[in-house]
Amino acid sequence: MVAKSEETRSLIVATALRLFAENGYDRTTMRAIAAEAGVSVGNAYYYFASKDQLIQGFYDEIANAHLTTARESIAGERDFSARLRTVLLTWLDVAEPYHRFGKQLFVNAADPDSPLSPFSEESSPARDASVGLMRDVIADSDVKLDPDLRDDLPDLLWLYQMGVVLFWVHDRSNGQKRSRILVERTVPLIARLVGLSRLRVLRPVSREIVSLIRDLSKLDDPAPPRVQSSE
Amino acid sequence: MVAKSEETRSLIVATALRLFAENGYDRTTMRAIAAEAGVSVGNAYYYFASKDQLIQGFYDEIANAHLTTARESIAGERDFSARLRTVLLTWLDVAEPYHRFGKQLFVNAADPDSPLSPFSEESSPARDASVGLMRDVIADSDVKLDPDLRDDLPDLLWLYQMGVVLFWVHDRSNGQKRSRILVERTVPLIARLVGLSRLRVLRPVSREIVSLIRDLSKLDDPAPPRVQSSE
DNA sequence: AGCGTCTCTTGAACACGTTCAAAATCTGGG
DNA sequence: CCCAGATTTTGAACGTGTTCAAGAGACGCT
Repeated sequence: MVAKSEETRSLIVATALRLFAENGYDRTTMRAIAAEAGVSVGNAYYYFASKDQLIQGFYDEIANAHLTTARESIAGERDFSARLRTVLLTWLDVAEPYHRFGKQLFVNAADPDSPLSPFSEESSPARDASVGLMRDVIADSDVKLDPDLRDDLPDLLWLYQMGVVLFWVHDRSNGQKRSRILVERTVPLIARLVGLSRLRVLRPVSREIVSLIRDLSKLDDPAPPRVQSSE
Repeated sequence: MVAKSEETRSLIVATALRLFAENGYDRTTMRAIAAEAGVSVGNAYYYFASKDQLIQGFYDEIANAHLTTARESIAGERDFSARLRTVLLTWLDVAEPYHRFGKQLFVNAADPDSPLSPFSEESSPARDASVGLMRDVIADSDVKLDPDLRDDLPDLLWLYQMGVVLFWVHDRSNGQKRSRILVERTVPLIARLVGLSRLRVLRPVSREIVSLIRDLSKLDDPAPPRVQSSE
């Protein structure tokens, strides 16, 4: 049996997401969400700490849809370049309906103190899942690369994906076609560079990249002071 | 003779910046700024469209200080790597005092609709100046590179700088030492890659990067609808 | 001096996100 | 069935950024 409180919670989040989709994030007020859901404003705040938190729902929805769809789409493919391309284009497909107000989401995500930040504690499960997808992209492919790069390539590809997302957020073209072009044309580049990483001249370069990433994450911030908000 | 209105304007912005520095952006209210400056709230809004706009002052201050300081510091140097390194470390120096609440600035800058966005119309003078600095970094150096890359390298370096800024915003380490490490260690990498761009195997790679950038900026967004706010 | 026009200034009012003490409802034990 | 405690719900109130109609000055012109 589903607890009553769970029902209220999902009623609120569902209503919120619907209104966000209909009218955009800024134009949807907490009062409107509460009224439409038939609860009080305070009740919404009993379940969600802030208006921002309500869109974590989208975050999860997009992430999950992307993971499953992408895994299906690359199932038969062996070519590294094709696999990576599919994963990124799938993300664009999944995210497209949310572009209008999804921007808002990613703007909030840019705040390092926000739990929505892709680097935050709270997003680490989602981040791990994304990195895992990239690991699979490599693992089941026929790519040949500098073995020293292999362990860290998933992280690098995830970073690359974050770059694509950043571009997408700023992309005003119809159907985000510029983002699609970016993917179509950078993926072969990346694939070629990954292949070239075996070259003797490039070895030191990839070695240094790997060691830099390791060193930087070793120095990772020791549990930030958790001040209430940015200050 | 300075117009009266200019005095009021700069009184307001000076007061705002002082209070931001003292108490942080979020904790400084428009009412407090107005009161401290001895004007009415409405008056502040006569000169500045929003609270965000008030921090454009910082933006400009950092950018200008960086341009002059960096140009001085690289004056005698010929080595490309050293020049690039100095330019970026200088930025970190100049920006350091503002890190605490400068984060806020760059969070707002992440909003594609904000005039503070580095890609916006309003920032294009500042952007041009930064790209110009990168052009000088290359021009007066002894760097050897694929000539086809030469025209576009400034833009690429600017993009790299934006990446460093993004990292810096999220950097919680003391004195932003992680950002410094990032610069110290990525600059040689970039310098090496730029040098390697003359290699036959890498030629197609750099060609494709250049042509991609050109194609993407050709497709540039045709005067966005300018809706009041993100939506 | 008087008048009209433009610039500058005011502060009350608005809409919003958020808080919180109080009320309502639910739950398990006697 | 009743009561105490926990959980859930309420909505008025607060503080905020922002707007706007109205007023106050400044300036040129006759």
